[in-house]
This record gives sequence, structure tokens and C-alpha cells, in this order.
Amino acid sequence: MTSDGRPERGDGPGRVSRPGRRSGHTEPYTLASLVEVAARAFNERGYDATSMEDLSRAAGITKSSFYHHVSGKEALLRAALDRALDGLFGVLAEPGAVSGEPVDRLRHIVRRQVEVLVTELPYVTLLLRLRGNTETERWALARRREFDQTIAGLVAAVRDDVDPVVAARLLSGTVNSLIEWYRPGRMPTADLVEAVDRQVFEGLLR
Amino acid sequence: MTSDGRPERGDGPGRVSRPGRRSGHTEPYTLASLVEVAARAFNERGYDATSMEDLSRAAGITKSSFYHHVSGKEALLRAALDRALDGLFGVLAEPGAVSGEPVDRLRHIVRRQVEVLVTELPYVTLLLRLRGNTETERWALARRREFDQTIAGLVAAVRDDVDPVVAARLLSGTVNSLIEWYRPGRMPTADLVEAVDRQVFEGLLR
DNA sequence: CGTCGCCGAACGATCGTTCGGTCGGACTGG
DNA sequence: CCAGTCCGACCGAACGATCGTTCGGCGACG
Repeated sequence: MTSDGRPERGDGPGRVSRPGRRSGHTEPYTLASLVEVAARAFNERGYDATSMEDLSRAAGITKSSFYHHVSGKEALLRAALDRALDGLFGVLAEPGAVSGEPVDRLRHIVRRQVEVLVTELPYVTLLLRLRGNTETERWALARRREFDQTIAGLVAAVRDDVDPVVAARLLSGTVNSLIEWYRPGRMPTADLVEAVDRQVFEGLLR
Repeated sequence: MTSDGRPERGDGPGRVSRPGRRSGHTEPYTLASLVEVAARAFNERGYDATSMEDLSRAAGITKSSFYHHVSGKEALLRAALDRALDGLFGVLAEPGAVSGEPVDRLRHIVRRQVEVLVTELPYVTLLLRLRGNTETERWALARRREFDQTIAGLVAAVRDDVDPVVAARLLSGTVNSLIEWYRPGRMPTADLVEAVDRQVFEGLLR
């Protein structure tokens, strides 16, 4: 943005060309692109601490223009959560997750879940930090619980000598915790998958 | 609180006895007790989504009275974070954490960390959800990073065939994730300690 | 009689959202 | 080809609501 904090357009400095349609056809403000901007900002400062002014500035337009493209703040959150949940439930629908030995299905899900966390990092991060304040958040939390219960069922089939609910929660906790520190590009996804797999199934003591 | 949403005092309905000093000497509004109320509320709705009105209502007094005991919202957060960090660093100072074989020291810290998470649950939860928006939050995050690095050093001494930084982060993720689901009283702390210990060090496949 | 705990009312700031209007390209009929 | 019309992208300004915080006063107790 400009030094005085005002949004900046893609064309030259000092706003040489007038507003209105951008010259040529540079990237339009699609809903998906604005959701991406919003998800990134929500993760940096938190949903409540991020104002619509912040979002519109990050998108490069004014607040009122921003409302021309999106219906409101909560709609942005909902779209981001939708994307995260679609990715996670997509894993559960894969062949490797629905057939085979329980231990193999669990391993497949864990490894693929790591990959989804990486590719959909901003959206899943949002999902995992929900507090359930609004109806939208509670709906997403309910779907997330559904996902977790599927995993808990598989854990129960793999081990019956430990509390499957606790074990499943610790498992999910391990996998999901990578949103706190993993940043794309710093480490090959395959290495991350391997590290999580080994730590989860073999533990720290080889 | 009362049905019309107004704060409710300890004495009978309809506010029979007058405000001012409570009769006898029922619990005073100490800073610690208000911090406890605040931490609980912050965790339920999130720090930004929790208003001072919410906090004062939960404490049973009006917003302006609340300010008679507390200097501001951020001071409450700081006090809560202080308590959490004191608990965690206290573990690092224990004899079992400073001497002995690295693997034993690590095991001691993990088990004691679980116990601290349980006893100081609301405060540690707050600590683990920080975004770093204010100076107070960044200070707490820096101290927390200090704690994590100590653990990373021990992990590196225990295993040199895996990336110690990644392994340490997954370890912390597993331990810390219990704030998301553990609620006191539902399960003996000793059982929880045992479950975390086994999952962390032995993994899911015995 | 002073002080302490408490209160209602109000402060300025900022929030999410709405509104009226301007500008410029796309489309249309002649 | 051109005048006329339309429409979508954009903007500044303002809305009511709510935020954290402050202030002046009141009533009871030591």
C-alpha cells in the first residue's frame, strides 16, 4: 500500500490512470481471490481483530468497493471454512481411506491429511482456531467433529488396549499442530509427511 | 446473571440488601480472582470478542466498578499469561529437568508439562492461542519460544536421525493439543499423563 | 468525616455495513 | 460510424452499534 496508508492500484504510482475498469484485463476480484486475502489476514491478526478496512486495503480497493464483491465479513469466513472442510472430507472419500485394513486406512488418512493441511494451510488454520461464537462457526465445528469421529473409529479398530478417544485426539493434535509452525516452501511436503508418519506411529523412541 | 442481563449480586433476589460493602466478608474481588474470570471468558469467546462488559458481568459487578479493581483489559491478559509462563518455566527448573540422561529429562518435562496444562488450563490455553497483535502478546510469545527451544535441545540429544526441530514441534503439538479437548474432572490426571507419555514416546503401533 | 466500593452516564474511537454518486467501457439502434 | 443508454467497478461519506475507558457522585463503614 502507499506510504500514507491508502490502497494502491496495480497501475503506475500516483494513480496516473483513472479508476474504473483496470487497463487490459489484470486479475479481477473474484470471490475466491478475496477469500484468500481474507483468510491470510484472519490468520495473522485473528478474525475479530481484522477489520473490513484491513481486508479491503490488502485487496487494493476501498472498503465500500470491497462490499461490491462480497456480501459481508462472515461470508468470507464461511467460504474459507467451506474450502477447508471440503479438502478434509475429500480425503475421507478416497479409496485408500474407505477400504483395506484399518491400520492402512488410518495411515493413508494421516498422510493425506498432512498434505491437505499444507495445500489449504490458511483455510484449515482458520477452521482449527474457531471458538463457536456465531452460527457459521458452530456449523463448521460440527462438521469438524464429524471428521474427528471418523478417525476415532479407526483408532479404536487399530488399538483396543488404550482409550481410543484420547488416542485419536492426541493423534489429531499432533497432525493439526503443524499449522502453528509449518510454512510452505521451507521443507518438502514429502519430508513433512514422513516425519509426521513416523512420530505418530512409531513415537520418539524409534 | 439475571434474566434481564444485569449483573447479580450474591445476596438475595431483587437486590434486597444495598450495594456497597458486602455483608460479612464474602470473597473480595482480588486481582487473581478477576484474572481467573477473565481467562475463562477469553477462552470461551476469544480475547477480542470478549468485552469488558462481559467480564464485569461475569464477575458480578458493573463495568465501571470492574475498572476500580483492574487497570484495563490488556493487564488482565498479561497477568494470565504470566501465570501460564511461570508454571511452564517452573517445570524446566525442577531437578528432574536439569540433571540426568537427556531422555529421562525430556520424559520428566513432558509428564510434568501435562500436569501444568491441567492445573493452569485456562491460562495456558490463552498462551497457546496468541496471535502477537500487541506488545504484551509478543512478549509472551517470545518467552514461549524460549521454552520450546529448551525442549528442542533435549530432543536433539535424544535422537539425531530425525530433524530435531520438526520432532520437537510435533512433540509440543501433541502435548499442547490437549487444551483443545481436556476438561478437568472428566479423566484422572495420572491417566492423561500416561496416555500422552505412551503416545509420544512409543507411538500408536505399540 | 474520610475513604472505599460501587454505580450510571458519557467519552472518543472504531467497528461492519449502507448509500448516493461518478466514471468508463460495452452494447444498441439508426 | 455515432449517439444514446446501460451497467459494473469504484469511491467518499455517513449510519447506528459497540468498543475500552473515564468521570463525578452516592452511600455505607471504620
